Amino acid sequence: MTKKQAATQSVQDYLKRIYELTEDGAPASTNDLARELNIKPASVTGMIQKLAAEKPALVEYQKHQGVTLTKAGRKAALEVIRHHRLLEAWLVRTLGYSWDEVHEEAERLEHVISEDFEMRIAAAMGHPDRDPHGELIPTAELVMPTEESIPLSALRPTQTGIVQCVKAADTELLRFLEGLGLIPGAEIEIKEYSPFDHNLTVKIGRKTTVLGLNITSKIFIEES
Amino acid sequence: MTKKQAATQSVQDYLKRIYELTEDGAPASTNDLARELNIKPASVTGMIQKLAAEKPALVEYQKHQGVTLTKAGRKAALEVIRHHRLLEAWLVRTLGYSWDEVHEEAERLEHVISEDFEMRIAAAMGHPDRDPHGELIPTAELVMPTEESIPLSALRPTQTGIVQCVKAADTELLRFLEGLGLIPGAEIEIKEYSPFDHNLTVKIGRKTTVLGLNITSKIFIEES
DNA sequence: AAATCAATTTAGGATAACCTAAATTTTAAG
DNA sequence: CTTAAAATTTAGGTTATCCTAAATTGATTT
Ligand SMILES: [Mn+2]
Ligand SMILES: [Mn+2]
Ligand SMILES: [Mn+2]
Ligand SMILES: [Mn+2]
Repeated sequence: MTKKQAATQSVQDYLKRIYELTEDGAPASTNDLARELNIKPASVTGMIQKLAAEKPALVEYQKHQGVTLTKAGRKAALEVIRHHRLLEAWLVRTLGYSWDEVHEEAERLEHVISEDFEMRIAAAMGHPDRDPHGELIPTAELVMPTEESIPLSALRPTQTGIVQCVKAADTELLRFLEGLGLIPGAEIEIKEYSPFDHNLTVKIGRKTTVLGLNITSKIFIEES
Repeated sequence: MTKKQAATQSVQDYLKRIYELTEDGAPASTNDLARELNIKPASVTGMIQKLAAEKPALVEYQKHQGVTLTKAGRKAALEVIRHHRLLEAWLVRTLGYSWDEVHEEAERLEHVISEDFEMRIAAAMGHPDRDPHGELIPTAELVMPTEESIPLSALRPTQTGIVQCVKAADTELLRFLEGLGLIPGAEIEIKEYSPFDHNLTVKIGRKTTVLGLNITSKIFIEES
């Protein structure tokens, strides 16, 4: 019954990135992983081969075909993601971090907190289901809830909705969006759509702004 | 101006233990360190040699003579100790950890929190000067305040005082002491002293207990 | 199908931190 | 002072993660 020793910090980061890169269903490529992890592709290949060789395997891997997570790998990834998102929520709520500051801190803490700590902060916050960016928090049983909201880029004039989630990690972008009031909970209405450049004119609260696809594809909305 | 890259977790643990073992003024021996760190003596020798060779050196080391911290090493150790003790206080205050549970969690978190995090929790708690066990917290400038209290073992009948600090990490012992009410803030009075076994009969609140040297040497009192 | 470029893997190394077993040195006891 | 025991160091290895450079494979384009 020896509870499979916890993955190292490196392995946890690999699994987390693989999870994110494979959310679209397609395997993650060596190069993509290398870019996300800031590690050279050659090293990524090596690590992936190791993860695929573990028993039970954490990833599924075919040479030159990229990687996907196995069931075991996905559980491990969700554990880290739950830690990360709960930590972000907790740091914002109890220590006044802003949503563009929390990521880095959570990125390191996620690997060292105990399950006890995880439970305590979850309970202290009343078991939140989203982090400060609106990203869904996996349950304690390590199930990722299904995201119902749709990308802002999919909306068209006269549609209205509420911002649920902002999928961005970049500090600059987050500050910019906050300045626009484009944060979870914000009410928006589509005013115009420009089919050539995919720009949307969006009313956020009282302000109206034109947003490009690079932004509208990262904002997720619950239509109303 | 490249701010000397932060020490690894291992190095931080070595420095912290060396600090603790040399508080009495004498150098720390390889064996003592090995025992405290749960690392084989041979490995400790290797690490110590490396720390002594760094520029600037973190420890002073003479073969077979044990180690002491250099100024740089002491600063690094105090940084970790400050993290540890602030974290313990924070965990107890905000997440309801008991004083026998916090140590382990803080032992891992201490290595990964940012200076920003350190400042935030310190400020949130009103810059406490002691952790939940009553141990002094180094200042933000990394100066260790001087401990004014004296060991309970040095008191004699009719003397009274207030518990300031309990220098123990063992869960069992901490629970036992809490059961006795022997926690920081407790008022005590010495009733009897037995010169042969150094037992002290101590009145704690309303209860009276006989305590051996193994305990009385770990409890620190401010006489009153 | 051949050439070419990009993606990926293999080979060969490096570093950090450990470990075990075999010296060596120090200390403590006759 | 000589020795045995204890403490410490040295030697030789291992594992985990990365890296660079070279080789290979896959995809794209004529
Ligand atoms: Mn994040
Ligand atoms: Mn991380
Ligand atoms: Mn502690
Ligand atoms: Mn530690």
